[in-house]
Amino acid sequence: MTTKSTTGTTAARPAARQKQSKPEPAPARRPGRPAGSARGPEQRARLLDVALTLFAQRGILDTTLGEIAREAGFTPAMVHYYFKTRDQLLDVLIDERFVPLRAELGSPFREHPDDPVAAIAYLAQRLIDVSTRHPWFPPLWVREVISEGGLLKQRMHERFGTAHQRAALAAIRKWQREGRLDRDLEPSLVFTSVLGLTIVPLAMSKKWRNDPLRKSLSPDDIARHAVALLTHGVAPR
Amino acid sequence: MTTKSTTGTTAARPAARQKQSKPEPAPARRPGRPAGSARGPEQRARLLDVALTLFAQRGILDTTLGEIAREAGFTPAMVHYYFKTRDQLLDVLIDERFVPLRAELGSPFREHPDDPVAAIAYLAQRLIDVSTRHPWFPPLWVREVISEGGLLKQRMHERFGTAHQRAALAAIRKWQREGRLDRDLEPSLVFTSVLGLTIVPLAMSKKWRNDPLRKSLSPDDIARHAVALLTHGVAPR
Amino acid sequence: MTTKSTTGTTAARPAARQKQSKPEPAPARRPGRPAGSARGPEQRARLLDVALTLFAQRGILDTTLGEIAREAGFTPAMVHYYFKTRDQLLDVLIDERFVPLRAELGSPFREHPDDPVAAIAYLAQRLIDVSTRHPWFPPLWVREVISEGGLLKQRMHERFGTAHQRAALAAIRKWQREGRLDRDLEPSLVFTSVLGLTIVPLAMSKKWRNDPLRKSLSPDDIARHAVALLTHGVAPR
Amino acid sequence: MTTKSTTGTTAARPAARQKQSKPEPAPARRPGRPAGSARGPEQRARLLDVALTLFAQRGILDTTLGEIAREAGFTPAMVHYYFKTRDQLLDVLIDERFVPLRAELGSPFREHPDDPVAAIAYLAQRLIDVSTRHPWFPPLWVREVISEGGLLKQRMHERFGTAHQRAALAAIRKWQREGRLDRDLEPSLVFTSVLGLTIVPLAMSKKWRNDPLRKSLSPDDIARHAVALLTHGVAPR
DNA sequence: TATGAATGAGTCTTCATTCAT
DNA sequence: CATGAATGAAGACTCATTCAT
Repeated sequence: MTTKSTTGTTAARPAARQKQSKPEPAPARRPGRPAGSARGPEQRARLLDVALTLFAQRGILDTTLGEIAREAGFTPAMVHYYFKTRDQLLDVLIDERFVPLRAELGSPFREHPDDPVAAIAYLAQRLIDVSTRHPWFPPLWVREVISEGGLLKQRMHERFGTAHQRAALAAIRKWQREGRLDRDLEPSLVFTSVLGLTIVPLAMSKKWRNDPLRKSLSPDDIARHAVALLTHGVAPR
Repeated sequence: MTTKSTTGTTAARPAARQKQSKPEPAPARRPGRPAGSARGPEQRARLLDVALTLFAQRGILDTTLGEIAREAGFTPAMVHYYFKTRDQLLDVLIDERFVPLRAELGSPFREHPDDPVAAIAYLAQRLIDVSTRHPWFPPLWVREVISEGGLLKQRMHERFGTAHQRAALAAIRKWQREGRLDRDLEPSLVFTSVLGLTIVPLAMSKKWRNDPLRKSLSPDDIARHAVALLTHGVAPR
Repeated sequence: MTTKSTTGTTAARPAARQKQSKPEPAPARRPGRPAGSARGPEQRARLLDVALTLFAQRGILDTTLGEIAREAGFTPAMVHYYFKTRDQLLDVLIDERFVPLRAELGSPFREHPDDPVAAIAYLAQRLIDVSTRHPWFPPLWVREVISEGGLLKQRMHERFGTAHQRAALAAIRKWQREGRLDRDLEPSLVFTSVLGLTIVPLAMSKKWRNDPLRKSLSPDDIARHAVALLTHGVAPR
Repeated sequence: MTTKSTTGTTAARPAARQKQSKPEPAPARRPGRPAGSARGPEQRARLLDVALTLFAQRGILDTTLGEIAREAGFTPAMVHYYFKTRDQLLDVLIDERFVPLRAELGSPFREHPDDPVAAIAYLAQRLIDVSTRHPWFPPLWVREVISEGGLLKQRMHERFGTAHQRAALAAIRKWQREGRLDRDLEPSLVFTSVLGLTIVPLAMSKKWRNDPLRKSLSPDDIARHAVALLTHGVAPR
């Protein structure tokens, strides 16, 4: 019953597994010499940038090396030339793009030891700032870190231990004991909550560009909303 | 080599695109007559369940029909017998699993017209309750609704219009005007925030089972934390 | 060069191998009791008719048992019930449809021993008459007898030996010697020629229904043209 | 059984739908480096040749890419390397093989404006000449142009309009009015008749090689017969 | 550096056929 | 009689990877 009723519209929707025909055909930069006449390392960097963007857009598993190559104006074979295998491309991406981004985030909890509410609000703001500079960050985080089986989660743990996390947890617990943070909060969920209030709307904001109700939302709006909610919840002051 | 080789660890990790060799080998129900002698509709339902679980675990695009079949103890051809194509399987899944789940969520904003804070807290609670009954919901939402290019977002819109959303938005704006909700909140982000505070930690909780810092988190803990944060933020009361 | 220019229009044309989406969905006679309440032998006859029609339309190899079943209002399993295998269906088809048709053609050469021109003209006329009664004949002959690898040719030979052919050949040679037939004719090509002048246009006439230049051609027109050509060629009398 | 079983002979004949086990096993050029060290364009041309031959032998729909590959000494994936899809292979085939052949045929009616009988005889002769140079032409024409649902007919029309046909028709009508062609002829059937008298026997001639009655027929015999029949019919002069 | 050529493995899908009911 | 369920074998197509030049 419910089953067959859907058949009619099936053809119109993007296929479930067959890649939906590349959203932007792009000016078809043909292989050969990429735009800039720069060579060597610049080429490599360009490939990393394109890979990161596509990974964020389509997911790591769902992006082929061929798509990366085409989008960057290379032959697929060149991708292998620079990054022996698909896996190594991912390794390099983490080392050269994720690690630096992580550094940009700093350690708000350590920087604002006396004002936990400010520290948390600041973390939210920084996440949004960093995401503005690196638009691939929110979608990639949602897909490859939050999602079960995400390919980044495991690798991230290998790079960064749990030391940082433990320190943050200890700080939050201490603040709670001192009565400077709500005691109903679950310390281990605070960081996740800040991410949920910032990265999630940012990850959706590209889709929202076609949504009349939300097309005008700016990163600042998201920041203001998150900070308001984090500092005093939804109730009026 | 130039690629800043991290070869050492590469081999040990699951390949980037080649499906990681099935996380749980499962008791390898071999094809033939599935355990129960049940036939017809039960088989179909079983396939739907397995598909939903795998889609949640690995993503829709990254789950092959063969994996679904194997996990359910069928031949791949049987999946086609019950659901002509991959796309139709997804259609059926939406009709028979997503739509009912959606109904379970109800309309908290309409049910608590006089107490917006309670309405929002209640929504959080319900999301967690529903997710407990349907563990596939959080990961699937994160991957296929939040993520760019997620396959559910579009299909959901086709089923449920924007009417519900518009009503919620109107209610929030009205409450703000009446001074019953904080005016710094962005109405269009309220729902997303509740999702970010509930679905995101729930989606990660499976991974957390191996995380000594968070393995003991229960859905109730997540609910309590989310409600606390939503009702009065991180500051102590 | 020439290659890529074709890409644009590809999607619009029927796929090269994937069956072009069944031309006439038909009122979808659902399985169960076929239209007439008749049973047993009638069912079998109906399947044969449908098979013959579809074989003529799409070719034998390119018609699936499922298509035959659907078109006849049966389940695919029923086709196997009546004709154990695909091959046997074909055997039966030859025995019960082709052999009788062959009988209808008679032996014009033997019937008009004294007037070779009339015999040949009569053969043409009969081919057209028989084809009108059995519209599946021309397309099936073209596809499965003329075409290299056609599935009927071999089987026909098994049923009907070469005796008939030899007799016709002998008659023609004799007539040539007697000066009653043109000596430039190749005896072994006479029968083929008559077929080429009748069966070929008949096989195309279905397609011609959409052709403004030829939509009005009737079997009589084809007969008149063939007889004229056979009796005195294209030159005016 | 009820099916008037002809089981006895069934097993010996090639299966009806399962491709008959390759007629000519061929020297089984095994994949690897094809004989000649030729590369690139030559390989492509070789694939086109093999495809054309097999399409002519077995029909377009009934030839798998795997068969083409094997016959040419390639892996199936290579066929996709040179011609993205099955459809494109066909497009290329038309552009690079059919269009040139068409050019070889010329426009006999325009070249012999004063002698219609000669024009028609000449057309027959040319069809036979061209077919001798391109043996794939007759069988392919029979299968894919004459036959209902043939894949070439439609594509041909897209390339060549109906202009040529209309001109030929006009010429024939004019000749009839001038009393230079028999008035009983159906103008729109003249071209078809010439094809029927040439292409049909040519398409069958490969089969005839095993036919004691016709094995000695040469293209010249076919041409002489067709010309005789076209110019003055079967009656003696 | 760069790339065209080549391929093995895998993915979706179709289909003739079988079988228990 | 009839059919739903089930499957093995095949076919088109994709993709990461390799390699000779």
